[in-house]
Amino acid sequence: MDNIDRMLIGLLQDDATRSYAMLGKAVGLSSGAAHERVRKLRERGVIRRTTIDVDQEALGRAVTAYVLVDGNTWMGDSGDRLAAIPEVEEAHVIAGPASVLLKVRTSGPKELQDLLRQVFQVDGVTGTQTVVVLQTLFERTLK
Amino acid sequence: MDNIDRMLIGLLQDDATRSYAMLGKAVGLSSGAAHERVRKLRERGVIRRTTIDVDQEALGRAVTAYVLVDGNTWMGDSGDRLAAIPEVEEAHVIAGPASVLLKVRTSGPKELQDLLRQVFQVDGVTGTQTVVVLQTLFERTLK
DNA sequence: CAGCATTCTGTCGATATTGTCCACGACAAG
DNA sequence: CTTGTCGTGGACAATATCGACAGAATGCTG
Repeated sequence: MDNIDRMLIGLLQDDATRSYAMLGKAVGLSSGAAHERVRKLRERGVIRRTTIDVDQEALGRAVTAYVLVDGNTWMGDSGDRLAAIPEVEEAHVIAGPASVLLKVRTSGPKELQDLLRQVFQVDGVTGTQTVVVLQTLFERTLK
Repeated sequence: MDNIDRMLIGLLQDDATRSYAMLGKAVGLSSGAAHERVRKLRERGVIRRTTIDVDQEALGRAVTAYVLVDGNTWMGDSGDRLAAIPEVEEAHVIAGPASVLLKVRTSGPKELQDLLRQVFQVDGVTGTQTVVVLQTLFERTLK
């Protein structure tokens, strides 16, 4: 995990369609060596996968919200139940004003309400507090 | 934006290294037609870019936190100032208990404190409330 | 510390796969 | 009929992928 690996990761985060020849030139290695390093980064799980960044609004996901979930029991094991709700993008166990924090995306307020109804059906949930996003300033990948 | 486009997006979200030949077979089109559809999805901005999903902990980003930022002025224009802080992954203007919500990742508690100090230097910021993530249940891309 | 084996990391070139482009046909709408 | 959209299939260039080999780093042993 040296500096060259970090450069490669940065370059691929910007644009994963870059050729190994370009990557190699950018970091001062041959195409083969760059390929080998990236292969190992994948193998080690540092690079989880190659994916695309999609404009959610273009897919009809107009409303983004964060939901603070209160529970009367340990909720670290409710991951599967929450993952079963397709609109939930992230779920974290938190230290603070609630037990779990969700990031959700729905097509509208009505669907957000439906989603909250589903959250309440998860065992142990006693309440929710929803923070609606008015405008996203940016969402990016860290270098 | 028909069903085939949505299938293509789903397939590429799972694994953007798939060949156009495979994509075409999966949706019942030729390789050329699949290529053309994906090209147009990029052109229209539905697909923003091709990128890699990186294990942040492997890069030394051990602490994830959400920061609620209070301000005494309209903060919709502070995006650039917040984007200048490299540890800030997302910034949203919200309706609710604060003005702005940040998602941040740092290597440790000390660096989180340094980050909060930087947030306070942004014009109009009057206070922050930080929610630390104890465990991430999942972070995924929506279909 | 020298000598030696082992492992890791790199270069280079061959080859198969893939992306990319173009000419053409089918089809629906005006 | 004309026009525009969307598909097919094939040709070509670019690229990924793999193997053989060389050098540096590492670690063990006497």
